[in-house]
Amino acid sequence: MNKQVSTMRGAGNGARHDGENDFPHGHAHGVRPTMKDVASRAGVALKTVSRVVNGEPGVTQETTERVLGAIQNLGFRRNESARLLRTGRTATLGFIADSWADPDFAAVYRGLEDVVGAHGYLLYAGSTDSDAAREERLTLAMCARRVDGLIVTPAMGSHEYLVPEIEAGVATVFVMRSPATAGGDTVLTADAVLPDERAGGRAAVAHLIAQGHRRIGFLGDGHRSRQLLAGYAEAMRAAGLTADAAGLGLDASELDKDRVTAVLCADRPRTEAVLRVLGNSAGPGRMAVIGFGDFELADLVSPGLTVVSYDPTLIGRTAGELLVRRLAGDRTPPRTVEVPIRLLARGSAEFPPDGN
Amino acid sequence: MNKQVSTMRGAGNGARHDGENDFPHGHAHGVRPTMKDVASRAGVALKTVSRVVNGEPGVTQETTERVLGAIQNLGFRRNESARLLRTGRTATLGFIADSWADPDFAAVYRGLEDVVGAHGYLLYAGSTDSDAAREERLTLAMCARRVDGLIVTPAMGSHEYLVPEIEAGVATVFVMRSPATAGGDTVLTADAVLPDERAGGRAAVAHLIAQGHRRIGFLGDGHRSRQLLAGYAEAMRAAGLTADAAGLGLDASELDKDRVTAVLCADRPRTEAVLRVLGNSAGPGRMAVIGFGDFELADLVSPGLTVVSYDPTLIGRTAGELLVRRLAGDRTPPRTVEVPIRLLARGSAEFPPDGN
DNA sequence: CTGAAAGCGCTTACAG
DNA sequence: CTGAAAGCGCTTACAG
Repeated sequence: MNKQVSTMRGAGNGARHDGENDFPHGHAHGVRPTMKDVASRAGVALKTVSRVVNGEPGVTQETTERVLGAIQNLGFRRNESARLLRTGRTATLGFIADSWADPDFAAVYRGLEDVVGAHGYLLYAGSTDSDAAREERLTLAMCARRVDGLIVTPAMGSHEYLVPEIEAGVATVFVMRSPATAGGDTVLTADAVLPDERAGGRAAVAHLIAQGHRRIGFLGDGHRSRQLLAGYAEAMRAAGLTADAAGLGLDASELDKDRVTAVLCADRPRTEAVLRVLGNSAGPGRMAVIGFGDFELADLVSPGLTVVSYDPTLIGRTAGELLVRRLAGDRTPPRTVEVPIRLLARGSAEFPPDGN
Repeated sequence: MNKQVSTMRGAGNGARHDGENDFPHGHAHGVRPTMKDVASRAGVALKTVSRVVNGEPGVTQETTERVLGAIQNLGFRRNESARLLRTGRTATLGFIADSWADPDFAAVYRGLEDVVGAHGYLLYAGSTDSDAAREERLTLAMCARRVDGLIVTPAMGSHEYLVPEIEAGVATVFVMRSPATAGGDTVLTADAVLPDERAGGRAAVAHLIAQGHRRIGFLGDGHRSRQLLAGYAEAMRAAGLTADAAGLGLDASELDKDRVTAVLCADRPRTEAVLRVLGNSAGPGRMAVIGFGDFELADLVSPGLTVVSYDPTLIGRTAGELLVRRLAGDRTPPRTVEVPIRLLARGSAEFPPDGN
């Protein structure tokens, strides 16, 4: 092992001769050796260290070993942030979620992480609690760090603030909702990946009708869930039923006021609210429930229900793939991908309207 | 509005006279104006732009306005990554979670985000699926980006790889588990925030005993959940009961083989498995269940159970506060904080052993 | 095969 | 009040 045999050409303080502890600070707290330190330790130029670290060709075996020895010795680890500054990218993406209390967003994150991690990206993440101001603050903070791309769950409100960022080259994909549904006045030219709500509404209502239900309520925000509502209306119309008479925009607390025998809930909180009302013995009694969005332990829940299920992890994966492709140079027009839904019976049996 | 009246001293290409579109690239795709661009646009030195951007004193109103005008005009946004490189910190923290499928980690993240976001930190996040190799890869990737701090859920295995990073100054706090419980051979001197498992085990078993149970099973990994197990054993001993006879390390599938009337489950997957077995009519029938860790909709679940509940968001908040304090210079010895637990009845009524 | 210089986009001393 | 130079830790051209 004859490393350290050649003369050291100390870069800063002139030549040094103590072989073992050349780096002035050792492993002292809070101090990181740099390539410059490695270079002076190994008695080579900065560029040579860079070559070794990057596995570039054209370095003698002996020099390589000397450099590697110095790296080992000093505990050097390249500062990626510095490298990336010079490179012009950050290999970083930002994910803006609604709320971590909603397991769907954790699932989207999982899908994202799988895909983009394999391509060397690290993810910033943050939640907005559906607050437009928080969304803007968080997103712009990520842009200020110069993320290469953004995965945004649009909160209600305008997304105008994103336009300069997108124009500056931040690849952006919306997930879970379209920014239009989120009340955006802007027409944003960005990709989007969302569940096929309309098909979900259609399938759910068709299922209830096939079971014999005629008065079917809809619990949801008519604007935010307008695609689901459109599907609901389509299925009702197709069966010759009128939707308006059946408790459109019902509230969970007034379920018994209307004479509906079944209800479609536009989101998980509303589904849970209905289940709690129905579970209460003083409540309106039996009723068929279909909820948009599956949930944990749904199969153990009583009373039973049907869910319009979609795969949030797939949404994350798809968004990740779209983004990676954009960052690799894909300049095709923006696309909206709707991931398929399916109906799933959960918990105890369903309740047909006439107890048959 | 007489901005742009003074002579422009173009930094690079000599003086320019076109007031409106001085920046050569305009808002072209993928190009960001820099401070240098702003400076030449406003006809001032780089340093003056820096002063205005940072709100430093000692700049004339007129100069300030000219600079602000140029900033507005070019759509300039400071590159935080570049600023932070010079500053020596990144204002970034990294969170390593087990799995996003476990809602606890989303809750920890929420708590973290609340606290550290208020201090200007952005969070990198990633999950390991309890795989030691993935944990190491992810953590070191974050360290290579020079995160200021790390919040780590230790997977099983050694955490030796963290020692140089901690020594280099990366503030580190473990959450949910102690690295020791995760099988680490290393004695790591870092903070930790975890649920008080021991108290949880004690309270759970004392509760069951008070209800009349004598044969109480334990479902869990004796190593990973050793604190919970210790609490279990303590409570059994205190009541003069022997733990070993009661099905220690039971498997959910063989619940009926033992003559236990109650069971303590060390984690959510095991709790759910037991509920599924008990929900099955061919199963062992009624049995009191206590699960470590609360879950969504637990109150709607049947059969009923009791949970040892703790607040994962509080764990996140506490870890965040600890970290922020460390980063502000706190050099006191590492601390382990155990957050309190409590027993909660969930779902339908509990089953005392003799049906009384 | 190896290295000295310039530069990524900012800030930190230091001069005028 | 304002600016020219050096530097954060790397890489990119270019020379020997």
